Amino acid sequence: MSIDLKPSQALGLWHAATFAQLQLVGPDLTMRQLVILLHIYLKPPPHTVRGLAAKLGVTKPVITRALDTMGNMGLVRRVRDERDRRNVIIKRTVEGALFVEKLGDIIINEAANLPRDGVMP
Amino acid sequence: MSIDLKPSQALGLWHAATFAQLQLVGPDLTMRQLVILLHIYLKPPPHTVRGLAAKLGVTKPVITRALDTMGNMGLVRRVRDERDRRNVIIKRTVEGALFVEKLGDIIINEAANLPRDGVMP
DNA sequence: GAAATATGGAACGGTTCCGTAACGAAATGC
DNA sequence: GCATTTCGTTACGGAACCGTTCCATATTTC
Repeated sequence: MSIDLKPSQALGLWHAATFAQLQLVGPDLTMRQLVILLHIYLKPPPHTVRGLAAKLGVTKPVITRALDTMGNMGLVRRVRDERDRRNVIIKRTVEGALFVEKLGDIIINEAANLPRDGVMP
Repeated sequence: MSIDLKPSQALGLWHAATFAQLQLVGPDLTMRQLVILLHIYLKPPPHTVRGLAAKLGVTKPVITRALDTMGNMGLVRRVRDERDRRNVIIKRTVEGALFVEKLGDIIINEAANLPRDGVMP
């Protein structure tokens, strides 16, 4: 266990960081896509379409389309698995790593600038 | 200042909590709509369409449509301002307060269950 | 080899969102 | 009183997402 958050702190952080991320990303990244992206960058590889769909509880086309979108943004990359050529391995990119790092910075910064716990006026 | 997060903690929290929220909400609530909802419930009233649009840096139709969607979900309520009948005051609802509280619980819970800081395997 | 199975992707119809532009209603200024 | 401004909403065309279904390719099984 690490972090103990008060309700107003948790929601304040969520509000501030989500808002800051929207300013950076624009409305072009769904919450689902964000979860998929974070999963790819935080969980140990290899990542396949089927695996991601199972882990995240969505259908395969959701993953395929998310990879299309984020691939066009340069955030991820598809590579055929040569061991089993039915599979597609999703690889990280330098641009994607920078992007995720930026998201982390936003969260950290908003957490640091959070007002002390207290009730809302 | 309150909370000091390490990068892997920040991103891990974001991933886990966003994922948990998706399970609860479904893909039917945009990040924008979530920010609007949190603003209404965290910032002091009164809230108007114009005010929200200015604060969040979006156009007025975005607010109108978000209020339609969240109004149908019972999360917010529109009330005409009788002092200036051009205005619409956005009011909170019991259902909305419960919903926001649930989001807060998710974040707090995920923060508490966060693994200690360290590099990913 | 032939049949059954697994994987990722494409196609379809429906829904929602976005931004721009226009609109009606209400208040303000002269 | 009448023009102007302000506020929220609606209309429109375009784009993206969703779930279901179907398909091509590749692998495994017999």
